[in-house]
Amino acid sequence: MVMAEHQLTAFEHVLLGLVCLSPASGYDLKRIFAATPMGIYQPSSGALYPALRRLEAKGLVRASALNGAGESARRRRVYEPTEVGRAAHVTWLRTPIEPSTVSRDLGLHLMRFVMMEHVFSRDEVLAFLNNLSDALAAFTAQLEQYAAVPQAGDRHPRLALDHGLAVHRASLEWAGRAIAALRPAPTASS
Amino acid sequence: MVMAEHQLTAFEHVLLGLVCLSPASGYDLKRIFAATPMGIYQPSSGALYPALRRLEAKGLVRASALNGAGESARRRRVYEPTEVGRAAHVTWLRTPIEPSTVSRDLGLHLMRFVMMEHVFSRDEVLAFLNNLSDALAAFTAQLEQYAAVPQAGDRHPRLALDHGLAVHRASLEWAGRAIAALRPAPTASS
DNA sequence: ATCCGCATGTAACCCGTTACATGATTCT
DNA sequence: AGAATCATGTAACGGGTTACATGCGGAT
Repeated sequence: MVMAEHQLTAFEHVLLGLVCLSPASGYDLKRIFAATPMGIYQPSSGALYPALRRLEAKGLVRASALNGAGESARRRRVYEPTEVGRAAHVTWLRTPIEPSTVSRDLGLHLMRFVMMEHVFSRDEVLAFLNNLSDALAAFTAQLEQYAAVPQAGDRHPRLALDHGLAVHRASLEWAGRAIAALRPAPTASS
Repeated sequence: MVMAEHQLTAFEHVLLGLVCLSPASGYDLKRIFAATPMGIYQPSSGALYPALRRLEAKGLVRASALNGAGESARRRRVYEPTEVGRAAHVTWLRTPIEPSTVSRDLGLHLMRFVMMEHVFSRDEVLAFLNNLSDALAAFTAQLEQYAAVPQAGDRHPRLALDHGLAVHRASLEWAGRAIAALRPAPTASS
């Protein structure tokens, strides 16, 4: 089993995830990137369409019927996930978070969090958040190692380190709040 | 004036900056990346050495005398900035921060902050931090726009938005503390 | 004498950016 | 009819990753 050497890029994983949320054409995806807070990254046509073709070539998505009923007869390729594609997406969602990459890939992990909403059970989502929380704690602990070493006279490196600590602590606190918000409220009794 | 279309990559700018801090060989730079909190990114040989050669070809750095006095006669190319290189570096340090890229390039801006310590006057550093603070404020305001729109039943997108807000607010607060720390302490009188 | 760490480099591959090209459809 | 928008694509280019290659110097 574990057939193919899929090895998708982060961008391809995100596209696959969006298509899993709801079938979409390349142009639809462009608008999604433009309209949501993901807009910090605006994929170019030269990145988007080849990526979709690659996903199609790998059998993870297929171009469905070009349009709904009497809809505009415009030429457009609406992609939807295949069974294999859905499975690959879920596997991606389940990928554990390595503490060493928590800083670099934080945005990506947040996207996974968004995409897993209606795919995972509440327990699985909580497990993901706990994993994220642990990874953030490990990362901040590592930064504190650097901070523990007494610095030379230079102040800016120390301030930059403080920035990293502040930001990742904020992330960590958010994870705690998110866990609390998703956990079922305790009943009044007991 | 404004001679060349330098257009360096972020990575090249960082390398140039490190060489401006202190002359170094490619291997030295590798160790610097490995030993400091920059270690989240570990440049490969295939990225590092060609990048240094490009900087050299553009006349921004030069390979200085291979070794100091009786040092080991190992073959190593120690780079130091040229006048043009130093000027390009300072110009880079002065580049204003666009609010639209403050999130994507935050790490890069922090590196600039570290590298400008002994290059800029205190006032110039404070101007940079104020620029950063303004950009962060603009970015958080934009995120609040998204947050103001009432969401559908989905909770994860809202939580992810909260994460972005929490992180950038932490950044913003850090900027305020950094400004306070670098500003001369007010005298007791008046 | 050999092995490990230093030190630099190269080649294949992949992918994203930029810029351009091409039609088809809707708006005015 | 002409313009703007929708919608997809392609070619050149640049640079990063992986993996491999190469040699020298010091340690055992």
